[in-house]
Amino acid sequence: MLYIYNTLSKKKEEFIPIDPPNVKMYFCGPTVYDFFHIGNARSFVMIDIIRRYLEYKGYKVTFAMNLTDVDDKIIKKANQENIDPAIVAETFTEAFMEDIRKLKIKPASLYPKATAHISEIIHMIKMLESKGYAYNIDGNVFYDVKKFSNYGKLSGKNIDDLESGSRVEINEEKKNPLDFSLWKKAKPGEPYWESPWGNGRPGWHIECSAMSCKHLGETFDIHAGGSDLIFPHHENEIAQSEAANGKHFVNYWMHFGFLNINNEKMSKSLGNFSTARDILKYFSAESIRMLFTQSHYAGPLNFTDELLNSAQKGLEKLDNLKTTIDEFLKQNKPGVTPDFDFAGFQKNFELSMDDDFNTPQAVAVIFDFVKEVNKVILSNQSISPDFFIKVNNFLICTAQDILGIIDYSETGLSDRKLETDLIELLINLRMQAKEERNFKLADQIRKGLNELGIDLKDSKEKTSFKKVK
RNA sequence: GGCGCUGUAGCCAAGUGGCUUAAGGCGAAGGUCUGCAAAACCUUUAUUCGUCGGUUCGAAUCCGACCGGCGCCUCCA
Repeated sequence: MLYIYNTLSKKKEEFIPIDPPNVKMYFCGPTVYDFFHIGNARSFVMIDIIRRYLEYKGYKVTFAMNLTDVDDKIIKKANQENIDPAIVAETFTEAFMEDIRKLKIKPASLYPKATAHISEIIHMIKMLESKGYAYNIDGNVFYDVKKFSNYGKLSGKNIDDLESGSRVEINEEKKNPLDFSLWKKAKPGEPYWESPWGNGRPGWHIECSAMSCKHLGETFDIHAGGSDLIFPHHENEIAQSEAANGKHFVNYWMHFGFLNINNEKMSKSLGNFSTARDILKYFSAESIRMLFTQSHYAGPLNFTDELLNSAQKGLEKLDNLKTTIDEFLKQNKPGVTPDFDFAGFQKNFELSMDDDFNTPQAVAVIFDFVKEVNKVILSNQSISPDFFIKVNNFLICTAQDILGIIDYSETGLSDRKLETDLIELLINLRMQAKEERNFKLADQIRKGLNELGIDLKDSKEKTSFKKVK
């Protein structure tokens, strides 16, 4: 049984899909006005792992991740650079796609864009208007939060507390400072669409309500996003969708903790960010994913290079085992099949993931597994290929297909014939030198290869090599 | 002011009443192996879970107070 912490109930709840085996899931994606930073990457990666695990469990997941492609920030950027806002959106949508691909994030089922759903958005606003939840002031349409009695149920806030807070902007036009824009009247030079209220564009919150309804239905299973979206964005989505459709909106709300720098939230406005694309220049996607996987998705994670290094270092254990196994499989020698509790490890991995996607614990299971396998290899003279295939299968299933912290599918050096042959030639020469006890030459070859990024490893009968970063 | 999260070894981080007199990763120390390395393996590295009280046969885990860190309430993953 899978348990998920639900922000709405503030409890871990058993996950029961509305229409098994189908699962409908929505994630509030980026506003495409800039490259995304490593903090954004954390939630993209974590929702990816959650999605992969649900698929592993046999669910058919429809995963929608929206792209906000019309918005104040995009317009601002376009004005600064004196280009069309649509070009800004297009450029950074492409950059987004490229970066998530590099992070080995599985593509979502669909990436709905706000600008492609203007008619659905207008339709929903009209419904809200006809039901008395919206009011129009001179082409600006607002949501009347006082009309929605459950306002605040997700964030645990109540309207009166919010009103007395000094930070809520006072806008003379609105009935209540908390009322938010559904439709924004176009200012000169801004992109606009025609609507019953005049030319304008959608507010930020309404797009998610309209698009999730269109693609996932009026009520769906999982809605996720960063913790900073709980209020007001997700609260407003609930208000819009439930008022318009008259139905319960979402069953499980999931929220991701922040990535901090020096214990402070990484954000564009604070300027304390590194883009994912920059970090990918120095670290592999696997290392980055490993770092994220090693802490729970809901908690904070203080980001440092040192931690990334330690994640990368940890992965070497998995890489080394892979190299060892490849060697054995290449030899294809018969041997005994040792007793090994594969099912037990699989079970523990699942139990960890079933407990609100406890990835740190799941990774611990993988490391325990690797340690046990290494022991078996050390204490047996000959082992059957069958055993190694099972080891590989476990790692491919858990570490690769679910967590994405290793990638066995990558074509490594061993697939490049000429290089491999040359390296093996050098290895043979070195073997000869070693036999003649010419260690000076042997070390010279090893050192030289190492400088080219090839690490040698001697064992009793032979020398193996692997490419390092 | 309101709401919420958080404090576990040198660093990161699970565990949230007995199966844990606290997983896993990094780092550090010693050992086995090796021509030397590397890798792997073994051993060591928190009698203790922010502090002080309380509940309980039993608490890191529940309750209370206090101290510290962070977030949201304004765009933000």
